[in-house]
Amino acid sequence: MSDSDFFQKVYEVVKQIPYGKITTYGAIAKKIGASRSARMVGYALNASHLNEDIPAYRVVNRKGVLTGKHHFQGTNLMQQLLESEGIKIKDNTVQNFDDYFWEP
DNA sequence: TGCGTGACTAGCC
DNA sequence: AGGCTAGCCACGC
Repeated sequence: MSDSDFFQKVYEVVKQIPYGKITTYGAIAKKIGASRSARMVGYALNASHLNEDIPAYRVVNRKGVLTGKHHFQGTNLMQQLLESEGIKIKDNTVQNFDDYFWEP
């Protein structure tokens, strides 16, 4: 809570996502009191690659699409990580998204 | 200093 | 039902 609490709050919420679960930018934004700033959540996650403890791959857009997979190393790293947790993905979209959704 | 852009979402046409 | 616009805020050029 000092220079950039927004980013810090985003990081804390993302860290709390349990194994095998995913959430959305909007849910995080709403949790930290910036429901209309979902873009900033994505922006924060973009910067989170500097923080090893941030499982940003568990965050997708509201449709369950891996919109940010291009920001990960490789081409399908994000998908691989999610699949390794038991989440089915097809065409960059999480199957049974509502079943895996986790609200902070 | 100012405009454009972006890991988004909800609402309007 | 589907496409477009507007709102948010930080950062780069």
